[in-house]
Parts: sequence; C-alpha cells; structure tokens
Amino acid sequence: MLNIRDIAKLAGVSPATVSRVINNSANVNEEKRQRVLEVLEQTGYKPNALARGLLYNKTFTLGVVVPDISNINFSEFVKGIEKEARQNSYNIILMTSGNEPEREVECFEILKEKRVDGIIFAGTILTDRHKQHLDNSNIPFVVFGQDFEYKSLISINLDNLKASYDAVRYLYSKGIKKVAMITGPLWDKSAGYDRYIGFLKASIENGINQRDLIYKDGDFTITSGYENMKKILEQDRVEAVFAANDFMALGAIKYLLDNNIKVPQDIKVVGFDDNPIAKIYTPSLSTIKIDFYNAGVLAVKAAIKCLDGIGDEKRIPIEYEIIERQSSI
Amino acid sequence: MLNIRDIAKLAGVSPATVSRVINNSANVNEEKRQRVLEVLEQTGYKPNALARGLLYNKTFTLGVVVPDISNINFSEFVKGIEKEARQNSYNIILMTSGNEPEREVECFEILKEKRVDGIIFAGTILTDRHKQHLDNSNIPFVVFGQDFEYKSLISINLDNLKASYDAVRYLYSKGIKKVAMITGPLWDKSAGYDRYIGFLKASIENGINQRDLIYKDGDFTITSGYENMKKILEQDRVEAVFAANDFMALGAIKYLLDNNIKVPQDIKVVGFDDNPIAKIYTPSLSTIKIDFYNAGVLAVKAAIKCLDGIGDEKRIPIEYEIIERQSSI
DNA sequence: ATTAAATATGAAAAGCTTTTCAAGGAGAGT
DNA sequence: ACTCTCCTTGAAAAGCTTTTCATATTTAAT
Repeated sequence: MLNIRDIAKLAGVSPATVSRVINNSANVNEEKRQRVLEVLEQTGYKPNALARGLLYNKTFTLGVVVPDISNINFSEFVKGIEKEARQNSYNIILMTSGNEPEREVECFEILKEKRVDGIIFAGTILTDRHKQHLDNSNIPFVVFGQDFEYKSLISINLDNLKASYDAVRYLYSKGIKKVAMITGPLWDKSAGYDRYIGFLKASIENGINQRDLIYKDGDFTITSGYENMKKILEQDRVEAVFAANDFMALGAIKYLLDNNIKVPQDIKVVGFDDNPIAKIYTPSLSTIKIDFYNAGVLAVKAAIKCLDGIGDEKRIPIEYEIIERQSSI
Repeated sequence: MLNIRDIAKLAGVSPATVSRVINNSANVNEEKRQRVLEVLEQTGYKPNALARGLLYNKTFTLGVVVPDISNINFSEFVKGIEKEARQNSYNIILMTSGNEPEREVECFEILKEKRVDGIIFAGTILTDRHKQHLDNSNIPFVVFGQDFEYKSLISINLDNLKASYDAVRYLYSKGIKKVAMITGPLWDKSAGYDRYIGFLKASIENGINQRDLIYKDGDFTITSGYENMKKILEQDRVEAVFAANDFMALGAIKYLLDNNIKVPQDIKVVGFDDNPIAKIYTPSLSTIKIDFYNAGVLAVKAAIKCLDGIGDEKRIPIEYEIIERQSSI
C-alpha cells in the first residue's frame, strides 16, 4: 500500500506538502496543489490512521462490549451507538461477552491495547477484576444496564424497580385482585431483582399480604415462561401475570391458550421489553417499552462529552413507557 | 498513558528487554524478567497496538459493513463473525450502511484508512464506485448476499432462486392447485427477485400458466404482508401463499385470521428467513431457515485464509432448510 | 533599489514498538 | 592463560504522518 512519501515522489513535492494538501492546513502553490490532488485521485491514497493515531494519541474509535448482539435489545442499542458515533466521525469496535465477567475484562484489555478513545459497556455486575482494570485505565467508561457507582464511571440506566412497579400498579388499577409474577434470576442488584422488588412494592401497596404473593423465578426464556405459568396455576387461580420479560410473558400466554384459558378475558398478561414479537403476537402483548436505540445514542454522547472534557453527568436515566395491547385490555 | 520506555525505566532495563519479556521472544536474565513482570503487573501496561500495527502492517482488525444491525439476520451474521474473529484474535469494526451504496463506499474508505486486514460486506449491488474502490484497494473482500463475480472478491451466498423454488414445490407437493406469492421489491439481481423467479419456475413446472399466476410485490414489512394478502384474496381464492420473508408471511396470516380464514386448513402459508417469531407465533410459521450465524463464521474463515495466503475458494454456498410448522401442515 | 514582510517549501522530530546488529560478559575447553 | 562460544543487553532503525522550524523565494513598501 502506498504511503505519503510515494505520493510526494509521484507529485514531485515533499511529504509535508502532501500532508498540507490533504488536511488543508496551510497554503500550497496552486499548481502543486493540483498535481497532488491528481495523484491522490489516481492512486486512491488514504492516510494511515495508525500513524495519525500514534501522533495524536487519539483513534476516533469507541469500544463497545455487549453480552449478545443477536438480542434485539442490544442490537438496537448498538445501532444507536453506531449511528451517533458515525455522526461524530467515530467508529466502533464491537465485542461480545456472553455476560461472562472474565471475558468482559478480557475485552477491556484488548480495547485498551487498541487505544480506543472510550468504552461503552453493557454489563450486569462489577467484580474486583473489573474495578482493578478501571483503576489502571484512564479510558472514559460508560456503563449501561446497572446503576454503578464507581469513580468516574458514567452510568446509563433504567429504573427497573420503578418501571416494574408502574406495570404492576397498572394491572391493579384494572381491578385485579392478585397479580402473580414470573421473575428473572434474582441475583442481587440485577435488573431481574429490581423488577421483582417493584412487583413486591406495588402488590403490598395494594393490600396483598407478602405471604400470599405468588411468584416463580424463570430464566428469561419462553420455555420457562410456559412452565412457570403452569406452576402458578397449580398453586392459585390468579387474574393477572406480570413477567420480567416478553419472552416469558409469551411463554405464559402460550400455556394459557394451550389450556383454553382466554387472554385477556380470564387472565391478563403484561411483559417487559417490548420485543418486536409483542406487537405481532395474537393476542398482542402489553409491555414496558424501553428505548434501547436512544440509550445507545445517549451513551455515545456522554462518552464524547467526557473525552472532550465538557459536561460531567454521571447518571443518565433511560425513559420507559407502558404499552397497552390486547393481552391486558 | 505509560509507554514501554516508562516501563523500562521503572524496571531499570532497556525497552528492548521489556519487549522481549512481553513477547517471550528471547532469553532474558531471570531476575530482570521478574522485575519487568512486576512492573507490568503493577502498572497494567498494555503495548500500543497502533505502533505494533504500524510496524507489522497488520491490525488484526476486520471491517464489517451490514445494512442494519437490528435486523435479526444481520445480527446473527455479525455474531458469527465476531465469534470466529475473536477465536483467531481479530477484532471487528462494525459499520452500518442502511443499504445506501454511497454510504457503503464511504465505509470502505474509512476502513481502508484504519488499515483493517479484511472487509466483510453484506450488500446487494456493486456499483461502479464500489468497483473503483476495489480496484484501488488490495484489502481482501468477502461479500455476503449476492453472487458477485469481480476480480478477487470472495462471495458467500445463498441460492435464493433454488431455495424459493424448493419452498414452492413443497407447497405444490401438498396437493395445492395454485400458490400465490407476496414478493419483495423486484430489483434486478436482488434476493427478492431471485425468490420471485424461483416461485415462477416451480409454478410453471406445476402446470400453472404464467398469465394466471398471482403475485403482489411488498416491501418486506408486516404491513405490506397484511395488505397484499387482502389484494390477493380480492383477486382470487388461493389455497396457499408464499411470502418472500417471514414478516410479510406473518402479516398475511394476521389478515387471514382477522377475516376468519383458517391457517393452514383454508390457506397454507410459508415464509422465508426463519425469524425467531416464526417459531413462536400461533400458528407457527413454516419457512426457509438460513444459517446466518454460520455464514458469518464462514466469511471470517474465508477472509483469514485469504489474507494468510492459504486457500482460494471464491464462491462459498450457504445452507438452507425448509422448516415445516403449523402454517402449512 | 533596498529592506521588510509575506509566502512557500522541505528537513527533521515526535509518537511507540519490535527487531537487527553489535558489543559486552561469562563460561568452557585446550 | 587464552580463545572460542554462548548468553544478555542496549542502541538504533523502520514503520507513517503531522507539525515545527528554518530557509528560500516572492511581493510590497519606502
């Protein structure tokens, strides 16, 4: 591949002059300028971003670490990131972690080697190894998903507790006596846990005794929604079910339909996430919609502001919205 | 951020020695080695990949250009790419083109600047500007989606015509008299066009007169499936509908159910893509499953082989499979 | 016509790592 | 004791671009 010396030789000028033409950084004799432009055009020469990055100590690259890009939430998130990054002439290096803390830290180290200007990380937990890495790194960090407080971390997060609380309150407001829940795994500080607590709070506020509450913990899969719905019905005849994500809600509906229980007439169902399926399914599924695309945009904006040294918001909230569809009317 | 000179100073050795320790490239006095390792550990130093890349003329980075990452097909594709790249210690720079040729070429130019080792491109058309770029670039190129023949391009593609032909034949084999189709946009050489031709071929082979064939062109959205199903029924009472993708198939089913037409008893429906929704929907949707994840894996394998100078397959086929579900039983 | 100012241009250094080359030191063999 | 090897180690160059600095040339001004 050609370098700037080659171009200079072809145009009969010095590398400095070529650089000046490319970057419009100083006056160049018009005739020479034309000669250089012509050579650039003919050769399709592009300056080596590695050399530039080395010089400026800046790569115009952001690292993005998500658990799984094929999850629609994260692909929307990444889409927002890519769009906003592009508009600010940044590119993104995309890495997936499978939600494994070890691999997450591995990603950080590789991104550090590649000298990305910032890292956007969708993760659930901050282990000591994460923190150790952060301590040794001065790369701006934006964390999405959990409400982390650690040094100069910027965190973008959804108030899962409140969103879940609102969803359950919405069901009670329809005159439901008792709402059951299919939760996600209840790790401390996880999104699934907060959603469960929101459910708890709303239920207690509606006069349900905590002992009488019905909830089963699933694992966010359709199958677990199906099976936990079964378990719930074996235990009690409830009027509404709130699931910690849409897949489990759809699994639950599937079980109900398979057993000739009408949704929403007999049992109302509300999910969480607004998966594209929610809209299409019959009956369409009421759910909490989170704008992951916008979250991605905000993450990039925060990262760029941080590395440009302007602005210093540390906590950025994500908007959500209850979408009412057939499953809970 | 620290550089290798700083580490050398801290450990009381020369940069060369630090380099030797990091890369295990030569014998180093054990005592010094320990000192260096200790400093590395304490500082969390990582060598600058830009400098390395400059030296070796190699970045261990692949460029990936897809139309839209939030499309499940492409996110599966990218997932496969990322996994296989990682296993070969490559990273990926992800860019989205929105299927706009101008932006695609823009992406190529940025990726060239960043000196990626190879480019994987999911696109539909090869304009003159694409070709001009390719002529000026010696970066290995893997194109996914269309059967491109241009210089040293490697192309990974699905035989859309044959897949569609098989799907329609499958419907006729069920004793259907006439199959209607909801096509995608019929640009020349596009996937949508090939799927239409496959439908044509299978229909003619089953004795349908081309004049009597019913097909409506949609735009791959659910809405267009819904509306085109209506148009088809206004024209003729068909027994089966083949849609060029699952979204349109689901839109069609929705229209049928809304109008009390039973699927599959009254009308059978087959889609294309095996969108995750296809499996979950009631009735579940028969479709053509394409392994996009594996396509991504193969793309990376081909790219790496090419840039390592081993192997030189130019055409790599993608496997597909008819998945029979409730909508066509 | 002469000096000051402005314009244009190239050489060189910086940014960071790796590898080659040369040299120093230690150990072994005669 | 001397020479030959082998092992260690550091200096320096290469990879590419940009910017500063100094030089050369032209223009303007007196």
